[in-house]
Amino acid sequence: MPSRGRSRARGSRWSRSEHNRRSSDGARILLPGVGLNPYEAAEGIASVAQGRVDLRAPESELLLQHMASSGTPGGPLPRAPRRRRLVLTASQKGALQAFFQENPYPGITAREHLARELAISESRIQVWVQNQRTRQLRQSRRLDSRIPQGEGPPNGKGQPPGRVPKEGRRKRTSISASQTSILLQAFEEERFPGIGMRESLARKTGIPEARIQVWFQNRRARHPGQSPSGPENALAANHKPSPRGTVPLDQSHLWRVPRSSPNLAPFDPLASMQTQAAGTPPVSSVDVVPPVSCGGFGRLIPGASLVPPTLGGQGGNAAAPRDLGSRSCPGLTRGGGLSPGHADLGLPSPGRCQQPKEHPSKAPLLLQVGPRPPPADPPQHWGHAGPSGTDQAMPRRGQSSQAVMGTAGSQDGTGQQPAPGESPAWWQQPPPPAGPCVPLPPQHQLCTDTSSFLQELLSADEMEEDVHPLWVGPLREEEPPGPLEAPLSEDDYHALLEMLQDSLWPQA
DNA sequence: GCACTAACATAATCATATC
DNA sequence: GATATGATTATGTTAGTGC
Repeated sequence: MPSRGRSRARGSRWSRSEHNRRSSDGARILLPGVGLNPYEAAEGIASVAQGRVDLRAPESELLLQHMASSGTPGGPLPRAPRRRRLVLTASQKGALQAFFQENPYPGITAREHLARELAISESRIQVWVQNQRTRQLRQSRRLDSRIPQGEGPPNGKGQPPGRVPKEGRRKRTSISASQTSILLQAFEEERFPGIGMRESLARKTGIPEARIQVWFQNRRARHPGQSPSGPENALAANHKPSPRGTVPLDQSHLWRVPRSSPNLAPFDPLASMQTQAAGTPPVSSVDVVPPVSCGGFGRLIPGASLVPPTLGGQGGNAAAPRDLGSRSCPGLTRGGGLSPGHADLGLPSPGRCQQPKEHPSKAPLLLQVGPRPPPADPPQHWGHAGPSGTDQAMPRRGQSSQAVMGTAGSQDGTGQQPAPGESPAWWQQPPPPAGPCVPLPPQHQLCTDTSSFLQELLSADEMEEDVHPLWVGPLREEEPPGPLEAPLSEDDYHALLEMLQDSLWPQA
């Protein structure tokens, strides 16, 4: 039993009830008719404008209401909005499973490495790994309860219970006094900030959203209860400026701090995945595997689950199996493309892309669609990593991962690469025999080197004018975003959507 | 409706910067 | 060494997704 584990009685969490209460006790500043506080409204609108919001989502109605200034009465949100749930593709899950099997306690370097490769933000990797450990521990306890003389942990790595390997933590984030002041003000206003508020604070402070989340967690833990005397007094009472925090961070470089200690032997999670490529089960999906070596690539937008409308409905998963190793098979179909409101595709930031040759693993951006025969010889351990013996690695019926994956390039050009002569990793494996890929009109064939198809779209004059201002500047989760841009009006947004759709699917 | 699981919460603890 | 605080852990809950 892990030494740090503790058991809490179910329902003993006062904070949850507090959390639930706070939404209706007037503590939140609600815009008239819209259950969003100013942070959330502003962020939400910006998200809509940037295509980061799925307008099919219930919460989007609030935003649209606000954008339209309808004034329709709406109740407060029951609680702070969460980050949009990430929908992992089967291949991403497979890679994560392999990664986890290799090391259930990955350090920051390994997490960031995998984050780049899978185009998932590092914080999501961290959450996934945490959840995965929970699942495995839970299952191992179930097994132990059946088999009293149980054996070791199911991960097969023999992690001694209670001894957590420290593989290299994230470099401690230095938060300046001014940043702390902003956070404290926000904390006084809202102890449980939703994703919108956190991202807004990230913009204001230049601190990555995930760090802000941790800051709030620590703050709540160490400063329970509210100051009775209001934010200003509370600020004075609570805020003891950090002795080191006198120099504000250079926000433009904050996220570029070295990711790990240089003397840490980099764990290469990819090596653990070498066998995964062949074993990637066929799934129904279309992936963009944009291995663009681009500092600004992997522009991960939190919450962008990138679930497009399914062409032909649920049964229409005419299987677009793919694997992470695929770098070929051009094409794009509607079913595998964007859905309105899912426009984030990991746009390379203009002018920041590196030469592809600098990053051998970053092959050209490719889209693949169409079925592919399942691997002839899947690795033995494939698919058994599911902690509950479920289908972690195998797609469920009709499970269209439908994701648009971007492989982010190394931000600093130092991304670890497999040594020459290593056995081919999944990203190096030759493309499978050409499957029945769906041909696309030339303008939609996106297998150009460092270009994404959005880049192509955005090269159009009108797109340049209308869209470019919305996405210039990094917006990755771990990257402090710039100031909140002016939102689009609803009409403008819909016009933009139509433009995108027309560009992608003119025949529709 | 249910199972699964990402997101998020806490408490506890570790790690690190500063004095 | 003391202190403050960021990072990580186990554990439990909430809520979105898919069957």
